[in-house]
Amino acid sequence: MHNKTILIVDDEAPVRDMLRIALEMADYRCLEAENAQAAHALVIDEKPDLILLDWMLPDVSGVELARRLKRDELTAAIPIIMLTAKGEEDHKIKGLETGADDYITKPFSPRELVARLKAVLRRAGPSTPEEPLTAGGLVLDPISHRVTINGNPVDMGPTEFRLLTFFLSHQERAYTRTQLLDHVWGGNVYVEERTVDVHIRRLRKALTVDGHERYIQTVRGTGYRFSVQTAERV
Amino acid sequence: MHNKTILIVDDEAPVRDMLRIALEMADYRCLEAENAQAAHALVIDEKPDLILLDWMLPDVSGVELARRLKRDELTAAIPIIMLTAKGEEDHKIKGLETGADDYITKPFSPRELVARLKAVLRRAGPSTPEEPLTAGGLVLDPISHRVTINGNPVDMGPTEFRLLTFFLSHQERAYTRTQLLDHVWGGNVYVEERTVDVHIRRLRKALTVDGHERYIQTVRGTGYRFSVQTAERV
DNA sequence: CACTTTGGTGACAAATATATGACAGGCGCC
DNA sequence: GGCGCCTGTCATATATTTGTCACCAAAGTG
Repeated sequence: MHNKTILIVDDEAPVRDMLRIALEMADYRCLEAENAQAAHALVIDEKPDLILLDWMLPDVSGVELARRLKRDELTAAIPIIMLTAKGEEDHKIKGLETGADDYITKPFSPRELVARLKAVLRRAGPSTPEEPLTAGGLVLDPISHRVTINGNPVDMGPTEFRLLTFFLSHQERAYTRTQLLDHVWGGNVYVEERTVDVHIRRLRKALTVDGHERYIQTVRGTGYRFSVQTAERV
Repeated sequence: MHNKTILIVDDEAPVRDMLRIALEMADYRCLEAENAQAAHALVIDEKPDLILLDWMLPDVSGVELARRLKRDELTAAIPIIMLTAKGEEDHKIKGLETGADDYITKPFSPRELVARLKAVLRRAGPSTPEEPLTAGGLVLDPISHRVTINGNPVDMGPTEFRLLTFFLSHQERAYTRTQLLDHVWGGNVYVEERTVDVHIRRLRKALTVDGHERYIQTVRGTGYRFSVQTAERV
């Protein structure tokens, strides 16, 4: 896996340069945005692993951008570090309230920056959940990377595993194929929507016991939904 | 659902060709305009889903066109991607400020174009309401895309689902068939008015419990109204 | 009551959407 | 290289949905 990508959002070019140099020294990949709109576009397109966000931005304030990002399910998981100037410290609490995961007061040393950043990244950690995910008799243990139904091991390919993981953490919710591609395949891949169907089928096949599969429902005209079928008509 | 329509606005024919080819490969429908005026006309007539707009145009600059489109309520919702040449990068910020949703710097690869475009379209995507809509014992949950009456699942086709969604958010109000076609089917479709009757019937059938349906009333000479029948005459 | 309008229904064929089986390329592993 | 497992795409089979009709019932009209 390549290095983490950090998105720098600041309107002052010298600050961006400084940040970029510090981060690239520490082997991070950097993206830069000068304003909230560009930042938003980059977040969607590039899915950075972390966002360094200046409190003050010319257009929308950084706070507002943070709030927006945290509200959007697609981007909510990305940690945000706020940059606030000395005098703005009062705001830091508010900054945290908006969903930022940490704040750094300017001026700061590159070392401090990198340290904080590492800490936040570590905390956000590998997004693999530690607890087993379950639904009905189905259990997916992220640690051992195993799936069982009523204790019987089930096996499937990597993609199906990721798909199932996603579904288990988002049960009862209908997703379009596009959304599934975004979440399970990861943003900018160019893959046919129909491909989702195929993997759904593979997953269904894997989850079939006694010729029955009680987990994935087709939502016609929309996509799919994962939920344990409560009752079955006979 | 048919494919998205993209409007290409560029004064250089070779560029337009290149774009069109790339887009048609990716199965988008393309419209082309050579100048701002033609573009504006096409936007009104065809309601493209996205506009690819060159920064430099012979008559009005692309920026100006974007600004105009974003100012008009009818067209404001259409995402715009700006094409800027290498040297014009300084302008990109300005481009975003005018209301463009993204920018691409020439030269770019077809893959990048399509990826960006998809991202923008996705972002613009339909915003589903988050809260369940209810009426009497009827509950429609937009998230799970499910309908229940007193807890019992109800099932219906996509059109009926949309129709019900519309009714639930506009209860107690009579709509003509034409209005329903506009709102539920979406403007520019040519569909017989009587078709509404049929879907109303289908929806009624789906909402029938114990031979009774208490939600949709016929407003003779006008159309239909959704409202929970409070009492039932015996 | 005879006659005119307007809405309700069941049947259909065409259009769409989804399920499935097959297949070829990519990749890691002997 | 040969082999086996994954993957993304297709082409094909199935399943649903949809827009229209023709025809019947109900509600107005005079």
